Amino acid sequence: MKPLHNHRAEAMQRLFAIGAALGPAVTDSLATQRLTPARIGLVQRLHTDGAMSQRQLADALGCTPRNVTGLVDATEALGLVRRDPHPTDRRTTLVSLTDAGTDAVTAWQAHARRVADQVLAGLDDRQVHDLSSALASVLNRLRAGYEDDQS
Amino acid sequence: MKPLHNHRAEAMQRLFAIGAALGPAVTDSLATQRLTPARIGLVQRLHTDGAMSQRQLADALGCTPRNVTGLVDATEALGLVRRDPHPTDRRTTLVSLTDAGTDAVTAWQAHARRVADQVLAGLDDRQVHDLSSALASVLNRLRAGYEDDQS
DNA sequence: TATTGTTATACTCTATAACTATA
DNA sequence: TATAGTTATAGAGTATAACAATA
Repeated sequence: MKPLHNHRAEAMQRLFAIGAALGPAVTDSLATQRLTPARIGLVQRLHTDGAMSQRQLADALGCTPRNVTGLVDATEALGLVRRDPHPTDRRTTLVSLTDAGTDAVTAWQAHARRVADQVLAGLDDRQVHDLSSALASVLNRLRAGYEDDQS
Repeated sequence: MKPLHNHRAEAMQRLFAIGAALGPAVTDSLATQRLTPARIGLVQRLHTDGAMSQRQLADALGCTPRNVTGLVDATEALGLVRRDPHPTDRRTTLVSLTDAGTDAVTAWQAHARRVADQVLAGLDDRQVHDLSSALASVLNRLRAGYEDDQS
C-alpha cells in the first residue's frame, strides 16, 4: 500500500469536485438573462477574437456548424450578436457582437472575478502563487496527455 | 493596479480550464458503453451509498424525480441497475446496482485513477501535498460561499 | 392531505445527414 | 467539385405541471 498514491487520489478528487462546482457557481447567475454556458461561450469568443464567420466559430468552439446556427439564432434573438453578409463571399455569414453583447460579456467577467476573489480568499499570496504553478503543470499534462490517450 | 490580483485571476483561469478539461478527459471513454456523465453519476452514487429510492436519488444527485426516472430507465436498460419494490411502502421503488453495474463503476474508477496519475505526474510529493491543501481551502470557500450568493 | 413515481410537455446542447446557394 | 449555412431528425439532460397510486 502506497500512502503517497492516496494523496494523489485525494488531490484529484478535489480537482474533480472543484471542476464540478466551479461552472455552476459562475453560470447559474446567467439563467435570469436567458443566457447559458454555451451561449456565453459564443459571445465571449467573439469578444476575444472579434467578428468571424459561423464556420470559424464552429472551429473555434469545437462544435458543429449546425450547433453554431442554433447558438447564433438564440443570441441574435437576445440582441447580443448580429448577422451580416460577408463583403465578398456571399455564402458566408459574419457574426459580430452588438453593444448589448459587449455589455453582457463585461458584466459576466466582472461576476466571474467576484467569484474568483471569494473562492481564493482563504489563501495568502504565497499559497496562491504555489497553487497557480501547480495548476499550470496539471494543465500541461492534461492537454499534452489527452491526445495520446486517443491514439 | 494590483499585481497580486493578477496572480489570483490567473489561478482562477487555470482552475476553470482544468475544470473544463478534466470532465471530458475521464468521461469521453464512457461513450462506447452508451454511458454518460449523468448515468455514471447515478451508478456511482448507488455504489457509494447503497440501494435507495428514486426520491432519495433525486435528493442525492440534486435533480428532479422526473430526471431520475429517465436515468434509471437508461441504466436499467443497460443492465447496470435494477428496480425492486419497497418491502413496506408500495409507492416506493428501490434502485440497486447489478453485478454489471458494480463492474462498470470499478472499471470507471480505475480509468479515472490512471488519468489522475498521468495528470499529476509532473509534480513531486511535496507539490502534490501543497496543491491538495490549497484545493481543500478553495473547495470550502466554494461550498460555503455558494449558498450565500443565492440569498 | 402529503408523498412516490409516472406521463405530458418543453427547452437546451449536441450530433449526423441531406440540401441549397455559392465559390 | 468543394464550402457555408440551413433544414430535418435524433438522443441526452434538465425542468415544471398534472396525475395515479399509496400512505
